[in-house]
Amino acid sequence: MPSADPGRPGFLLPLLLLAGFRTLIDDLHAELARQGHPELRPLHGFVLQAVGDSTTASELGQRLGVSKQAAGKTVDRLVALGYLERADDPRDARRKLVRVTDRGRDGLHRSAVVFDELRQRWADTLGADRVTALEDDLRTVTPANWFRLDVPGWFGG
Amino acid sequence: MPSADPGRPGFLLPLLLLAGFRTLIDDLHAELARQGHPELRPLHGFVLQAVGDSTTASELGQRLGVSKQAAGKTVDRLVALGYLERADDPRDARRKLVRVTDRGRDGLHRSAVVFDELRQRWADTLGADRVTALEDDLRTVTPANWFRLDVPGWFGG
DNA sequence: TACGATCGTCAACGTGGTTGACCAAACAGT
DNA sequence: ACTGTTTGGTCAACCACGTTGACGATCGTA
Repeated sequence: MPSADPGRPGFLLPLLLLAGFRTLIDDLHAELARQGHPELRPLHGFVLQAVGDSTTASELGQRLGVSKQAAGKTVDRLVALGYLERADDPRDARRKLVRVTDRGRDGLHRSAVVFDELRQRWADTLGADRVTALEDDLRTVTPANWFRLDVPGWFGG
Repeated sequence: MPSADPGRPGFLLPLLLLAGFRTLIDDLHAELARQGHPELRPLHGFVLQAVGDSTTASELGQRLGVSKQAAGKTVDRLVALGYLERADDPRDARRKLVRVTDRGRDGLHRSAVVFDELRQRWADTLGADRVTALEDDLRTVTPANWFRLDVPGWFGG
């Protein structure tokens, strides 16, 4: 029987986690916009990360946990924005390889730097040990290697 | 200068926060589906919470940080699902009051119970002190009274 | 009374997701 | 080598959620 502390209702936990996630992502994209990437949306960074060296739309869909059609559409938009490019696979005429462009790599690299800065800011505020403890605790209560990016459809859907 | 620990890259922090949020919400809705509320989406619980005693679509939109039109559409869907109902305001013919139905209150109550159970499960795993510390730390680094529910459009949009 | 602000709704659109259908290319079995 | 199955990409239709713009109807006030 969960003895619910009235001062610590359970519904606050997800709210705080979401708020933490959102402030980090908002701060990241505010900074990215300043550094020449104003069109990058939160989703895009995850997709770029998931492309890695080179993929196909189907493979990307599997990694992201969405259909190949959805992945293909997202690739289309990132191609239009100049962050991804398509190329033919010389060894399989069916496959269309998806690669990160120089602009994409620039955004990816800047994201990594800003994320490090933001984590450092948390460490300055809370103490480095609290941040690592927070990470360790979250790792404990969440499934490992978790990577499902269908957030819009998942939340609303 | 943020001295980035290679073992603790900054981008893990948002991923872990999102994973924590998502596992809580997924567990909640798996349980709610078992308890007779399979159509409830993650968004819906937040909306029901935001309605409170009685509101209007415009007011709801302000609380949720979305346009009145978006709020109105969401209310339409929750009315169709039987979680909300509309009524005329006897004192203002422009306003259409939005109220939570009995079914809505049932879902809300069950959600609160399940969230308490989930928080207790985290406390059993991590220790009660770590959970409260996690909450306190997140409260410190996030803006207070934060409540913006335009997640699908925000993330993808 | 007349004017401006507010509420709800309609319409059009963008983004992200889904399924189903389809063709072309690759693969595997006889 | 030919045939049958699987796979990759795309098109089409649809749904959920968000946006802005426009427009009547109603309320409050000058």
